[in-house]
Amino acid sequence: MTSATPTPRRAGRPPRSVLSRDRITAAALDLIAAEGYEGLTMSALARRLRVAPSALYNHAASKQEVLRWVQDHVMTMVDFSAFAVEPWDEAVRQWAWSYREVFARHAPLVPVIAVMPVTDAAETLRMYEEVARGFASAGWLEDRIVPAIVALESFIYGSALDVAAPGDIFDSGTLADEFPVFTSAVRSASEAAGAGRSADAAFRAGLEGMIAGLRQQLAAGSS
Amino acid sequence: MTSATPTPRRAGRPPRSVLSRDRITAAALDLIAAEGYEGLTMSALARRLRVAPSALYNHAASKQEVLRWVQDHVMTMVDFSAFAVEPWDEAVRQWAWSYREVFARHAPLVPVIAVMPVTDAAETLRMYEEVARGFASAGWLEDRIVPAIVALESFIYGSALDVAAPGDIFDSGTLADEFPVFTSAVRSASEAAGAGRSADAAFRAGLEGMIAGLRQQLAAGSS
DNA sequence: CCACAAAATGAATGGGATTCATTATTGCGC
DNA sequence: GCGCAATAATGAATCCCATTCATTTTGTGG
Repeated sequence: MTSATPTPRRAGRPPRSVLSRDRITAAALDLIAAEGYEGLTMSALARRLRVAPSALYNHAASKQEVLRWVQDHVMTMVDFSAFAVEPWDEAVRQWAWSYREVFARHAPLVPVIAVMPVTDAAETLRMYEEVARGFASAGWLEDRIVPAIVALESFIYGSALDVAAPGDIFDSGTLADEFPVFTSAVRSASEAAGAGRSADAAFRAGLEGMIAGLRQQLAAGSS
Repeated sequence: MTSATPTPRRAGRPPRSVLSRDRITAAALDLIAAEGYEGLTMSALARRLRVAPSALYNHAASKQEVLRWVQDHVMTMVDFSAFAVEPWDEAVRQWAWSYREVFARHAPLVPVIAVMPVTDAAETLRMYEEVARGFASAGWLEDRIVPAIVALESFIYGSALDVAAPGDIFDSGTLADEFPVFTSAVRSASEAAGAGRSADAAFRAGLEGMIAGLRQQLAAGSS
């Protein structure tokens, strides 16, 4: 019978490789799900993989690189299937909501993405390809596609951070009297939002605005 | 005559207080200007203030709190004066460009802001008050003002991160062949952008779209 | 079959934020 | 004026984290 607590691995290259990009990425995602991003340390990751921390550096050059792998994997959770079947407006709408939802749960990745070159982030590229295809089919001029996508993404990333914010972020506290117009607007908005996340109202307003505004640009460009 | 290298301060409370929120904030901004955000450590900050690192903790509960002070100060660099004199569209346009420009130079603050309650961030509240006032004058319904501002801000924050990104972020490298539509769109956009920052084209597209789209909502709401 | 690359261990290293015991000074309540 | 708590410094220590290095072992291409 096999021992319940297996003898610790001796130093030296193991017969069959223990680590790989995929296994590290999967373990990182597990860890994030269990402990959040504060819990994602190289030590904790190594522990979960039953490996010494230094072993990770035979596969990843840095923690940043691990984060990039995680980011690319998280991108697969974004649903962009609507671009194949829905009209442009509706496809953008569904994609954007899904995109924001996913990164709201992975807010700490947002600053990582912003700086991350897309090179060898295959899943991320897969999404961009499909989205760009959807824009082209809808009649967008080629040189306007990327700016439009980047604009939408910027809004989505900012909104994902917003979801992570505490609900009472606009509570002006003791200074309320000095800022009556804003204070009143905040109260009014939170009453209107009711039970729903107030971040949703802002996202809806901005997204519908941007879709409408971009559609105008589409029409203007193709005339 | 006074010594060129003053004798180091002895332990114990000094005759006149050396530190204060304002002095710490100013030193942090100096440090950031000189060394960037990587250089902003509690040790470096203390060194610049000629003080032991632990002294900082008599004034700030944490580095996060120092960052919040910096954030509130940086907000004073955003120009929102247009709301007092320009029509709504133009005021939003000028404010948004200024806002993005400022936070592009302070990108590491963006994730801080997102989580930061506005309570006792007086400068930040001052800006919100004026912006909300501008929206109200333009005829916005009270409960739509905050969502609209949040939507614009989300876009601005995302765009500020985008400015910090490397120019060749969309270089798909060896995978280019697999993603022809996107690759071609990237090339086309970068040619169209020419010398200007390509982030500017995206920001312009998104901002003009959002202004146009929000204006529609304004009209619909007030009918 | 051998040399070298790859992949593990375990023991540093260095740098960060933060805490704590200690000390000196101020400003208050009497 | 005096004593005493609060304030605001020092310097040493703590803990955590990412990363590096010497060492060991195993797989593999020539």
